[in-house]
Amino acid sequence: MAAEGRSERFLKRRQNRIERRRQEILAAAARIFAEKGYAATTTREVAAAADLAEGTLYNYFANKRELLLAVASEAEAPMEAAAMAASQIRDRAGLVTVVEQALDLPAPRLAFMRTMLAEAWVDDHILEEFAVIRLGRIHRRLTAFITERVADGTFRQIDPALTAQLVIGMFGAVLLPTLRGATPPPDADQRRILAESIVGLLLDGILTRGS
Amino acid sequence: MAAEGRSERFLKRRQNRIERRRQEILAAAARIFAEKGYAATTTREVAAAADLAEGTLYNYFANKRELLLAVASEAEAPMEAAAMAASQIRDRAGLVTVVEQALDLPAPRLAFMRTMLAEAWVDDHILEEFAVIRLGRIHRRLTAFITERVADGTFRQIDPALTAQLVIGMFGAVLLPTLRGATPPPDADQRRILAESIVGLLLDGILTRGS
Amino acid sequence: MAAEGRSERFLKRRQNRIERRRQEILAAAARIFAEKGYAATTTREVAAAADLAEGTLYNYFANKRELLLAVASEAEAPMEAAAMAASQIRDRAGLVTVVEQALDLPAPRLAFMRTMLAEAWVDDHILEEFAVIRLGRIHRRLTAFITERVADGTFRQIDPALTAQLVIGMFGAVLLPTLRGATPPPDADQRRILAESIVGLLLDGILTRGS
Amino acid sequence: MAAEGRSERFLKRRQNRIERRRQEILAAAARIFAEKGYAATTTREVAAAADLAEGTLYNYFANKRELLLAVASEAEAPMEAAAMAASQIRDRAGLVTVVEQALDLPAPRLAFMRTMLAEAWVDDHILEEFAVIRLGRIHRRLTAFITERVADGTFRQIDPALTAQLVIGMFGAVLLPTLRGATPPPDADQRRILAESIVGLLLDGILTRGS
DNA sequence: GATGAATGAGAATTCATTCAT
DNA sequence: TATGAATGAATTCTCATTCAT
Repeated sequence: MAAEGRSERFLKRRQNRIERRRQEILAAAARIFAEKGYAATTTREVAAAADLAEGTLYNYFANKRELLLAVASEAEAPMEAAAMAASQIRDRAGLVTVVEQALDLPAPRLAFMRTMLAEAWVDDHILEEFAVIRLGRIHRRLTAFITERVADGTFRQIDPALTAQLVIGMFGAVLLPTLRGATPPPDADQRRILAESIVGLLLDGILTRGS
Repeated sequence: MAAEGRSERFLKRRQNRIERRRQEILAAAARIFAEKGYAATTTREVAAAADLAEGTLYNYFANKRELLLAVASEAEAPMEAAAMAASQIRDRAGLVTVVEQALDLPAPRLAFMRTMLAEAWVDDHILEEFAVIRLGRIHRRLTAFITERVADGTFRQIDPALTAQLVIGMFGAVLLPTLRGATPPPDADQRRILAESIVGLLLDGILTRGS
Repeated sequence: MAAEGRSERFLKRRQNRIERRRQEILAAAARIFAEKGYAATTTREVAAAADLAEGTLYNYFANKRELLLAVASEAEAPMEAAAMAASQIRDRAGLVTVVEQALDLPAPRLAFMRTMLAEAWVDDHILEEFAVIRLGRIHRRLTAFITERVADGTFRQIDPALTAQLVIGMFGAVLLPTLRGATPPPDADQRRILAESIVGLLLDGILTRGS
Repeated sequence: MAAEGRSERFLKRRQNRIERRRQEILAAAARIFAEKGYAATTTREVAAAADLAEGTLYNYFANKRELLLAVASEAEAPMEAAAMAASQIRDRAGLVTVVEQALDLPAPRLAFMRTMLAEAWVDDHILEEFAVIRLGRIHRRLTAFITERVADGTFRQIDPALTAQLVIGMFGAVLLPTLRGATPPPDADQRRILAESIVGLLLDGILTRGS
């Protein structure tokens, strides 16, 4: 029984080591895929970045494509949590806070998301599996939220689905440069300013009141 | 001199023939690049699609990358013409018309744009040389337009550059699925509805007036 | 028309060159496959033996397996012509001559046959496609021949199919060492001696007459 | 001494265990080598078939090739025992019985023989070390037997060595399909029929007596 | 002895590019 | 100019073998 206990511990330790290794590989792969794109990345580069022999990759992933899929499935949609929280909001300040949070990209996931978006642009399966499903979830949340507000008279009579789509587009315009790696992620101050501008534009429009 | 005239004509005809061929190759390349991505496309496929021998490609383009750059440089941003026209607008109907035009994607150029965007996501040179320049032009136009309107009191005191960015994001949300090839381009009716919604949201916001 | 004539000639010449090349590759492949077996042979070796770059192989054969199949399909079964001729024979001398011919292995085809037999031993498709079909043809011929002779009283009441099988086995015992490359092909004298022994054994058995 | 006795017993038990394991591995290896050929078999497959970790194989065999050699050396030629018994025969019935026994392939050894033959076809060392030696032993026995019979007048004046070779060929024709795995081993009835046919053909030939 | 992750040389195959015709 | 066979470096993936546990 002591022996069993020991071998169990060994097994668990090994499992942990393997899982850690897997994550290292995924992180390395995401970084390089994000930089050069999936097709232009060689397994040799990934292995080197993960500090592994080439062959070792294949102990963890059946082939290059599986590696891509694993990377894609690790990418969490931004704004997701925020979209969840949205339905709780009533007042303007609460809305600003939620938008602000939605703009806080999880830094270590940037490469994963950049990879996923690049491939979704070209690979129907990844588009379906990840972009459509995840963005779809967010879109439905937003639409529901807007529909409620229209019902309770807070919002004008607008098309909720289209409005939700346009809102997502605004986020995109703000986040895309960061995802692309062109600009650093906005810091807390910038996020607040952006959030207030977005909320302002969204709620009030750009016309001078009374015009 | 007659002989010279003739050979000039011959030269010009040849030039035309060559130019036409070049365009055919570009169109074929754009189509395939758009479908599978640049890196995953083989010169053989491009040659086949352009109905050429592989070697012949190299009479028109020095190498595969030049072909990509040529494709990217032929990609016209949508909204470009529209942004140019923006400064002429005063009334709401005019704005709707301009937005409507901006949503009219030049169908034969779809593949060029899709390719350009895909590679700009991954290729710094293309990002700088093509995407940034084009979007930058649009962004500056929009910013200038908004600045004027703020100055003349039509628009509220908003940040013109950020607002321009958010507006571009709205267009993105609407046009991206089509660019990606996921949805067919909106027809005239859909464009009008979209334009009115966008303009409405943009000018009036979503809050019930007086709330 | 002169131009057409010329380009036709060019085309034909090119076709010839290609066909010749193909044959060279097949010969080289057969030689090496025969020596080391299909699975143990590398495409690099085949290319080197055919004096080609590795990639060039793939202009002629889609992959290594196609190369094997092509080699196998070039292998003619020995004894095939002889088996065809067998039905014409009546007298003993004629039979000896036919057996003699059947023992005359087409030297340049040795490597092809050795390859084919090795793979048929392990590869069901090749076994079916080549060994079973070809040997089957020979076996049926022999069976038919023996059946006739039994019918006309020349041969005893024996099982024609089994006898045909045993006859093929005798040929095998004589030819296999050569096919394997262990012994040089029998020369004309040896063939005659072998043929007479085989025919003698076959017709008369080994018992002293009257015993 | 008691302690020594005990450790001796332990040692012997361990030896037995190891030897048993070795045999299991050989059987598994033979099975897979026979199916797909040596070169196309991976050590991983062998390990899996023997229900072992890959690395454990190397505690029993220095490398893959040693495994093959061990498999080959375990291949018993059929007919071997029968050939030994041959010299005891005098009457026809005895001969039939011996031939019958020679046709009784040792089923669990089929894979070993199939592997050995396949590799002997391609591997000179295996051909020499195993096939030639085994078949040579049989061939010498048969030749000696025939020589005696010729000497005592039972058999006609025939070439004993060549006749022995042809007889081996007959066995080959009958046994090869089974070795290849194309047909199930002949059952007892079939063996008797085959044996009688072979002996009949061999002793009496196929000619009608007196023709 | 047993395990199986790690290794890296080497295999098949692809593909941008060249060049003789 | 047009062709497409030839090239060979580069790529993905496999697998015999080793070795720390």
